[in-house]
Amino acid sequence: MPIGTDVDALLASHDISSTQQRRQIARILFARPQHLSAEQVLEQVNAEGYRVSKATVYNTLGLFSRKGLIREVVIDPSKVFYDSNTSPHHHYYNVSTGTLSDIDATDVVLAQLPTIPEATELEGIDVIVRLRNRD
Amino acid sequence: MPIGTDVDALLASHDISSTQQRRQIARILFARPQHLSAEQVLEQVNAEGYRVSKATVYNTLGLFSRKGLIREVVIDPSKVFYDSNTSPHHHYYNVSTGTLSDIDATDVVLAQLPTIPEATELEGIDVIVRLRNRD
DNA sequence: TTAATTGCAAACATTTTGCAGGTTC
DNA sequence: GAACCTGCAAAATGTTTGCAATTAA
Repeated sequence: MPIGTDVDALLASHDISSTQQRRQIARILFARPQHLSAEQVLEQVNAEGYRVSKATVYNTLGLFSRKGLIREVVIDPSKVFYDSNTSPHHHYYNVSTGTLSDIDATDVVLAQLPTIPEATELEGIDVIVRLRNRD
Repeated sequence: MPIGTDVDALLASHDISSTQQRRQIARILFARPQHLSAEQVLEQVNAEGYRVSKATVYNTLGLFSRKGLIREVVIDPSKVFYDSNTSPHHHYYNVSTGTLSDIDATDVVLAQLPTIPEATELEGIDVIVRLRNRD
């Protein structure tokens, strides 16, 4: 099964031209649902024997995120995570372990939303539930 | 009116010993409701003619935040904002301008919360409403 | 006076940039 | 072949650290 085809279609559907490096990075991001930092993406690409430069990883993640292929999750200022799950959902963040995990959108119900200020429109709502390990 | 007295009481009530630099930084943070980055705090302190080193600003903001005097708000990966409003509330983040503003807690009602995973306890919930300027 | 705090400068980590060379359509 | 993309190394952030000097209680 030509995995490359899927990735190409995915990139094309988001108006991203296909290159070796982008395919490689996309393959890793979409291999399974996960939250990866730029550094982890770089590691995994290189672990598979391919080589993509650091700058390209950053550029590509930024591009994917602008194009809506992945979603940036900002939780810890020291690192941005990229989430290949772009469907509406929220996150648990375990502050003891630094682990990020998904919360299904249906498990969080916002009964009431604040008014949206003049001249702006809603881009999205992030709910982050911070947890601590009980000791 | 001896402003210093208020700040001293504030620090003391949070179990923080009072020093010139800490008073100076607290004065700025509590002058009005605002969201400042470490760099902005440093600028404002220096603008008032006092001098506090960069390291002390970072140390002090971290200390204040650990002691519950201020709250860390992580939204923009490039910098942490410190919010002198520690009462429960959420944030608007205007992605077009990078501006952060408060949403009163009563304007956001979480009707349903996800279950808290085994062996962990809730540390807090952040709701970030991302806005975009309408063009 | 004795422990805590500060300033400095250097170290770090992460991300961005400039530009020469390579790739894609 | 023209526009776009990539790699490298250097630069730009933002934050932390080690340690000697200063300040607080």
